[in-house]
Amino acid sequence: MQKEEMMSGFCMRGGSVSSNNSGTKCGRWNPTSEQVKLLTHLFKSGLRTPTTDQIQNISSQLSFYGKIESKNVFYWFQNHKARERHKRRKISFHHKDDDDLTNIPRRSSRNFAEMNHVSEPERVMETLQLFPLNSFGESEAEKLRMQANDECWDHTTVFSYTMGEKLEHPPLDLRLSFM
Amino acid sequence: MQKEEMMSGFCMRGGSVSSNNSGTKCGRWNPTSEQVKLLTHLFKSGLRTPTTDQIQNISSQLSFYGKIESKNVFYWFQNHKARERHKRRKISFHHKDDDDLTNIPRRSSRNFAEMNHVSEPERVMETLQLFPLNSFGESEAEKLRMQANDECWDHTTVFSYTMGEKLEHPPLDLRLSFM
DNA sequence: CACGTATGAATGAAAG
DNA sequence: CTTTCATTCATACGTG
Repeated sequence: MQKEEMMSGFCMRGGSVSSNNSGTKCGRWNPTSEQVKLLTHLFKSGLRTPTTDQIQNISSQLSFYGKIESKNVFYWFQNHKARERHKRRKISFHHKDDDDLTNIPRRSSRNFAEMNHVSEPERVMETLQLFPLNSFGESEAEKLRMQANDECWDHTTVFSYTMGEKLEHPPLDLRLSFM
Repeated sequence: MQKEEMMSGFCMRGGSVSSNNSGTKCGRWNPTSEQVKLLTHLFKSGLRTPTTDQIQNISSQLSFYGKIESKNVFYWFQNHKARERHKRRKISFHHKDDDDLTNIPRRSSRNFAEMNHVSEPERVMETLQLFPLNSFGESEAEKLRMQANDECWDHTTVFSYTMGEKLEHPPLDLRLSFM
């Protein structure tokens, strides 16, 4: 009953939707499995906070598989990273009744936001962040190192990865167009 | 369909596991009536967005009545709050018919945050979300105020509530263990 | 047993 | 970055 007026809002912008193969109603971006696959792949390879350039590039590449905007990529990484970390911290996900007291002496919780305590062990990632997307056209000697990936491509193929083996779509490389 | 879950480790569908409320149900959490009762009670008393500590504490307490994880509590509150609000949201003022589809001003900078985000005019007076809950162990002078509850306990009994009157189970207080 | 509804789970989008 | 809001997907469950 209370479900009828839910659509009374706006949503549906443009209404030009429904055309995507994903059958996305519209409103918010609904990534296709290919898009997710690629994004996940990038994430797993270490990319966590893509730069504006990277975002645009990725977005462009992903647009091949469906409608997408830069902000979608931006948000995706933010969310993915945040949730990954959240889980890692076992804050509120998985784990049944914890008797385990991994709880660090955190204060009253919720506001550990601004504590830049951690000396960010992710310096490693920093290197990877520039990865890319803006300098492999010529130098393929970048020493990007995977951190803990079950899948490590050879560095020479990093951005030449075509996903052809995972996607049924035509090869689409992530190589930057150049700049 | 368009949404394949990749990371959900335990989905286990197809199982007509018929909800044995004591756990071992791999599908989704199915709260027992006692759990729901307590959760609802907490909600009615003003708790909207429990902190991590609260979530864990509540989860631990609820585990007495059946299998439960922290994330279940987390989701419960998220959903309950959202749906409560959604129901109450129909009383907002009318909106124009034109759904502005204009978006994506597309700026090439990282500040997607400042993209044109609808300046949503309707923000129903949200209930207090900063319900104390983190300092009643010693200070019972917290100024928690119920806003519109049909049931308001005295603040001194807030977390000493045992539910003995509503549940047939042994008293179980939610008093935070302390921190 | 089909179907509508209630609600757990997930995640895109944003706010802080 | 962390946390919250909104929307959607998936499913348990009641009903006719």
